[in-house]
Amino acid sequence: MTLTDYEQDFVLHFGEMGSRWGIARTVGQTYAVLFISEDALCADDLVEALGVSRSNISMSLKELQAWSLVQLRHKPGERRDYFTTPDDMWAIVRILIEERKKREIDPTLTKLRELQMREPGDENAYAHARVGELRELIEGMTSFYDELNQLETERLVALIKMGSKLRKWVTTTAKVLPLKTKTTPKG
Amino acid sequence: MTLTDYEQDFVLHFGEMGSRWGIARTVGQTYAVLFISEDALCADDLVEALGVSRSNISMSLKELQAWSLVQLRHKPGERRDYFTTPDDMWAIVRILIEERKKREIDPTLTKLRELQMREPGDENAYAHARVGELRELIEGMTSFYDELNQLETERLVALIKMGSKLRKWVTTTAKVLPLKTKTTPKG
DNA sequence: ACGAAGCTTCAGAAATTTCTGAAAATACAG
DNA sequence: CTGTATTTTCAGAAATTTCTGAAGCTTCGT
Repeated sequence: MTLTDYEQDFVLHFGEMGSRWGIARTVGQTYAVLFISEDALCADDLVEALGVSRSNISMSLKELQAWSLVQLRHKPGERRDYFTTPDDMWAIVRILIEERKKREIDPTLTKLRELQMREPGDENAYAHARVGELRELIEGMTSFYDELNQLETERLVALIKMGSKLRKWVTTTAKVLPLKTKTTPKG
Repeated sequence: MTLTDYEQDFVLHFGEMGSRWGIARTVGQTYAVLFISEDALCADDLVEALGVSRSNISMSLKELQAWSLVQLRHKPGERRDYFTTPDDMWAIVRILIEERKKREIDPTLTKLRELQMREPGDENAYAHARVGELRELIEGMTSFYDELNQLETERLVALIKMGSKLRKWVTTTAKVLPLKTKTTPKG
């Protein structure tokens, strides 16, 4: 398992981006290697390809499995575990978005709802209103996401490829605007 | 500048979520305080409210300004800088998405395109194909995002509120599917 | 039951990120 | 120009995250 220069380049990029994506470098690199690898690989292949410790690979694979981003395979007659990435890219996209939503949105939504339940005194009137606005916004966006997420991949791809048609449709369909412009004076 | 319990709760949550959102704790807290504060605040207000160092606040504000998430204000006769958050929530959402795209997507897209330009030897045939798939996917999604982003806020809100109408429209409109199912054997 | 192959765990080492305090820059009034 | 109010910078301290090596599992063949 030696990577070509081309592969190296790809893999190192994923490692560097890792921190921006909220994953550890090795996790990103591990995923990258599996992603561009035609065959399933075992842990030792990854150790060799990336030059990191066995335990690091073990933990990285565990994390990737928890995210459903890699799948465990078994080769007949082989004792070790082999790993691949799902080959359907759209499945990967769905997983990534779902996972980010779970970690980055849902806890906040829960907290906002909890705050909304409380009886705010006069002191908190403004804060309470702001929390309400934010909650509504996030709720709107997540239900839109849920809508899209219910589309089968075929139709989702069709929608995404649709380009300006969507804009035209919205423009003609959404004529009546239930528009509430809140003015919140500041400073 | 003492925060009420209600406000504290909100602010601390934003601080904790900070790490998941790829921002430092103080940056998250600083934003949160400004977000729920009716009036513009100065740096010292924030120091007092959060109990962190002045320099930390200075750096956090700088970062938030770089992201266009807070705005500088001046009070007449006052010498210090005062800060607020934009009160249009949708502006905030647009900024956040744009900024994340810039940091998390664009560099990867650039790298993928660069890799696509190279002449891959036989060794890299599979990797090259995978890179191509990924690039196409990301390009498709970013142009879809660009579409949505061109909508004025009114229409965007209308679209988001449209619920199942969108799904119906896609289902009827996108009958002819230019479907290419790639089978990539593994393992 | 024993040993070899392979996987996981975890304490602490290494690396990275965040935060502070002191010093330096900037802006302004008199 | 001098002194004061304010913001910025930055070296290193503190905190956090990531990674390693050693030890300990688990599984399987003999």
